[in-house]
Amino acid sequence: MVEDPAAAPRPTSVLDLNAYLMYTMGKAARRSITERLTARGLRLWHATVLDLLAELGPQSKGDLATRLDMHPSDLVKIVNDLTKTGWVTCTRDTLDRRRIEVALTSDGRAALASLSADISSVDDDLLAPLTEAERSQLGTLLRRLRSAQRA
Amino acid sequence: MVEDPAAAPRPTSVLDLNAYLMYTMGKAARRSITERLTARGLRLWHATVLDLLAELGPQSKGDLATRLDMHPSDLVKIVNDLTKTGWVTCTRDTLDRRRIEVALTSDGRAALASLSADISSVDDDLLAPLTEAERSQLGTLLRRLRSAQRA
DNA sequence: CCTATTTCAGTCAAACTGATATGC
DNA sequence: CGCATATCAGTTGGACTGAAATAG
Repeated sequence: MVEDPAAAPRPTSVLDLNAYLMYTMGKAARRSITERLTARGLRLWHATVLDLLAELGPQSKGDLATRLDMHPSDLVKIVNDLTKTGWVTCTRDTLDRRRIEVALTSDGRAALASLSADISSVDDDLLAPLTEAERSQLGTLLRRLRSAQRA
Repeated sequence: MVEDPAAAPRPTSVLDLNAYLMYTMGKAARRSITERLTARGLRLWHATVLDLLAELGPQSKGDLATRLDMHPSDLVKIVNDLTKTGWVTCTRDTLDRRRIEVALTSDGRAALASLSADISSVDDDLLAPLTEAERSQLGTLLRRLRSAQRA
């Protein structure tokens, strides 16, 4: 087999890893998102929990934690915060009384709505160096990776 | 202007952002890297500092912090650690006595060498769902983003 | 008895803030 | 003086660990 001269060399250092690139770019991405959220008094996890509830409807704590790739113990704290601010409510499942269903309140929905107005500009900033075609290419690749990881 | 039906809709929620995708994938990437490093008694920042020194030669603390996208105050702690283990040495620049040059020792180089033997497998695991062509595509896009960010 | 879900208490590395000392 | 570099002390939010309580 002949070497492709354009192929990336096998990385021998952490800095050369594609994984490291993803980590650093993910760090920058988180910074952009967090910046936008804190301007509205939200933290990243709070926003993602609200968002997922808006998208899927009421969910158990365990399911929320799994889908958001966070530890159940951390989710408990976040939901406690959101309950205090009145953005979600918790009700025990009558069929399986171990499960606790978390649901958005109208206040929570309102908090989310004020976000969605300008949240997309985060992508605009972050992906500015790429063309439209490249952005969707990147999005496709990342989505492929994520769905493969879930499987 | 006519809408492209295949184009991704403008995200109105955090979870739909490409930035959020990059964040979550970056989180998974960091997990993979960290897992490999802790098996060798290294932390992520320790490894990246050693790595950068191996790649560029002796660097001032400020330059290291900038290139690794970390805060100067954090870098000081990391370099303190690495000095204690004898993997780097610090010498004050004679021309600009504010600057402190950090250099790899042979022990530090040895610590790195034992890493490079198997570090590339992190990429193999993380990017397993993608074809070879897609991997290099992803790498190219991420590198474009990074270099644009530096500019 | 064993498993699943939630909860609690605590640790840890990363990310950040602000102030200070020192040299240009 | 202003500015840059490095240092120090402390905080914050995120990621993780282990154990307990409760319910299927």
